[in-house]
Amino acid sequence: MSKATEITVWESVQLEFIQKWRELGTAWGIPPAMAAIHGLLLSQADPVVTDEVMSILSLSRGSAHTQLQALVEWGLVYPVKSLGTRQMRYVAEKDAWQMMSCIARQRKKQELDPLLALEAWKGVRSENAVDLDAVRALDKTLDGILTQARAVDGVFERVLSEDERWWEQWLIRGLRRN
Amino acid sequence: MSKATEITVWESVQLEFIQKWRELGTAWGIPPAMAAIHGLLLSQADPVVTDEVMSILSLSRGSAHTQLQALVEWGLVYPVKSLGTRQMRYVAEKDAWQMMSCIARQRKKQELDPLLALEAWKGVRSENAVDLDAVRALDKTLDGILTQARAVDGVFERVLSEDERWWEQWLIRGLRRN
DNA sequence: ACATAGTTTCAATTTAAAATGAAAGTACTG
DNA sequence: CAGTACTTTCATTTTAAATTGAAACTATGT
Repeated sequence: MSKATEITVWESVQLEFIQKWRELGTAWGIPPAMAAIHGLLLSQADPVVTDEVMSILSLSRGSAHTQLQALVEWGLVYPVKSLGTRQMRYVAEKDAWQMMSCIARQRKKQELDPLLALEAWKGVRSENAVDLDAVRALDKTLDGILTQARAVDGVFERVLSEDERWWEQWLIRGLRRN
Repeated sequence: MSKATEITVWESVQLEFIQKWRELGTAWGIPPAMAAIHGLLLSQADPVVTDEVMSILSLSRGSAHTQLQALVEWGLVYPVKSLGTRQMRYVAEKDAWQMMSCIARQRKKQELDPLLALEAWKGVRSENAVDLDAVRALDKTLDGILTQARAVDGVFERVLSEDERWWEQWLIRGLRRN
């Protein structure tokens, strides 16, 4: 197999992967461009420059920039300052556990925290001393939800705060039992 | 406090809750109408009819119908056939643990299963005996991700399959430790 | 089997999210 | 302190998702 053929084979595998990753991203509620860039960087060993992202994925500069920023923000991608040029390069975190932590952290922030914020809303009523059957029933339902949310939050906090990966073993053990 | 005042107070609390729930839904990637209907049913003790949903939330019949179906599909809402009329009524599951299971199940289906499906894609290459450094590197990254995904999947399966709530206690214990 | 009350579907529209691209901003380089 | 090389921003456009509403459909009672 010639060098040129190798490149073609690899590129087709890579583009296929990026496509899969983009579709996956959609299912996860992640903007297509962001998922595609992440797919590109995940499948690429060495750092990549904005213009490469743009040309490989046919994205505008604005979109490439914004989504790269978001990926860095999430901690899924590291910006690397290359010496001699002020051009920024980007590499993806390849470690699966690390990746998952970033995503979990993000989701906690976006989904769990707003739910926990309902606590405050419920609190407003005890001040105003609203006392009706229907309101009490709603508050009871809400209590159940909040208790559960706090429990899940506790697990997230614990799992995400440890530098240790004690839970990695725990998860894998859980898997075996099935 | 007169009966009429009570109703007004309750209604304003309820509408406020529905609004909060709709916003929360948005953060969770749930269509606003679906979240609003769920909020209405969650805060309503007794079954509700499609036309009530429509008028209280100012939704079209089509939307109300489709989203109610989706909620039933998810298991978050039960359809109740009332005797004497063929009109369908709907009640929400109020138990927090039950609710969470439904949502978790849905997410597993939408997010985790597609990820696990990458296994098959990776398999294609061993058949075609593609052997390049770059491909091998990608497959290694992918292996890490898949291992992790399988572990998470195992936990989901286990938690969701038990009728027992052994993990309820476990979660709450986890919370206390923080 | 006709009328009525309710349900379901779906092409067309609306609304919200994401992408574009050009202009403005910033930092390095001689 | 230009001049260039790259980055950032943001008003506009595009695209995708959700909603509408009216027509088709189905079950039920007389």
